[in-house]
Amino acid sequence: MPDQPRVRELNRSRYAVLGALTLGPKSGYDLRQFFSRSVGFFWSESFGQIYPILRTLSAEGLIEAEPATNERRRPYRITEAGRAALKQWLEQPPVMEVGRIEVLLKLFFAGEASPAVAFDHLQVVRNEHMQRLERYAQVADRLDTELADHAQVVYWRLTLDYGRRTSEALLAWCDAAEAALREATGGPVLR
Amino acid sequence: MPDQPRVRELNRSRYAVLGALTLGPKSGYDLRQFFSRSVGFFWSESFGQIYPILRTLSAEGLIEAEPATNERRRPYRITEAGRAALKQWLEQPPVMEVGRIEVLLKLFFAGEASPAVAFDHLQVVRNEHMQRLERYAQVADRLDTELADHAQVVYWRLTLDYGRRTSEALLAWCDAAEAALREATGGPVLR
DNA sequence: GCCTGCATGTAAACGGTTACATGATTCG
DNA sequence: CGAATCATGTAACCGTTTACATGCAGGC
Repeated sequence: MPDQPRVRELNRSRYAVLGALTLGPKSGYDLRQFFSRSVGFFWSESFGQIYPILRTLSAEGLIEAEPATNERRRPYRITEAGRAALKQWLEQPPVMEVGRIEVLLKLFFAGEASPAVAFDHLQVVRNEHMQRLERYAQVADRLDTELADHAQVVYWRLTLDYGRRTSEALLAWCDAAEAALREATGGPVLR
Repeated sequence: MPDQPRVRELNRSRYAVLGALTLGPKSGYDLRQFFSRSVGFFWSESFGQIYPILRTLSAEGLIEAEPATNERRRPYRITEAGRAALKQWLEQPPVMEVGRIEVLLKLFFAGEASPAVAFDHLQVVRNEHMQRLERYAQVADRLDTELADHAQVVYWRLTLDYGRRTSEALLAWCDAAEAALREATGGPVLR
């Protein structure tokens, strides 16, 4: 039996890069900005990943360097083979991993600390999601105006809505959680 | 300036183990079960982490091996120093990292695949969260009955509610997303 | 006595971030 | 000219999962 052909093939970062390049040629720097700006709320990549990936994808013929420009950035463009590889990955069912949520770990054991600690942590969550909702609103604006005619905008709105709905649900959760804690610890906490 | 004292100190797995041991002595095997059963929906640890951590925590005096029993499991108990270390960690503000959500990455670029792919992925999400809601309901039952008198139950309910609310929000999102896709791709998709 | 499952443990591989190195360009 | 910033790139480190190794207990 010859060499058991690795079943793995996770490498999601490779496909994240390929996907980003379907929106037009990008340099490593451009990619970093794309990941921190456009899809930052559900995906991120660091330089330490991006540049090596660009090199290997290029070696595999899935992307290729743009003809030299006089700019400092050196952009890559996705090839037909790259599009095919991306498409094949997109078609695989998504892996639904359970993320680690540090704040829940701290709340689960919050009885070991003083009661005010739980309230503080809830406040952090509230602030975080209020900020996220602000950003989502800004992005929604752009989707409705300058990007409204783009063929893929339906999908982008969809991912944005995922973020919006979870943040709203978690703000409601903060309210309920604080109420429950006030109930349990007796009266509002003064600090 | 002498030797810049490492600011890091993440090591959340250590504190997850310490926290678990506040609920009573546990062996490595017990811990694994605790992580996959009780807090599995927001935290997990593998054997590869647990056993080395038990060794180092023990060496640091934060936990200690239980006096020998004739059982096969070798449980550890948290020490006072361990409780203090845990408390100190619990009091630090939680790190609100943005998790990577693979299914959103696939949906964001779903325009590169055929339209039916997005519907399939949404179905996976729906199934996942329906299952989670079932599990949450079971756990809620136990919290209201056999565990109802435990001092920390208020915190446990709180974390459970986090899961329940997000799953409900995401089921609603699935509905909305499918409606939007039917709209955009014209009529329901038959497959 | 042998097989299956329980329980502990370790090594290797992996994916990712962080920190650092380097040069080029722009601006005061 | 010097400083700050842009852009590419690499090396080290870290946390985590996976796979494997080992031994013991209980049941056929």
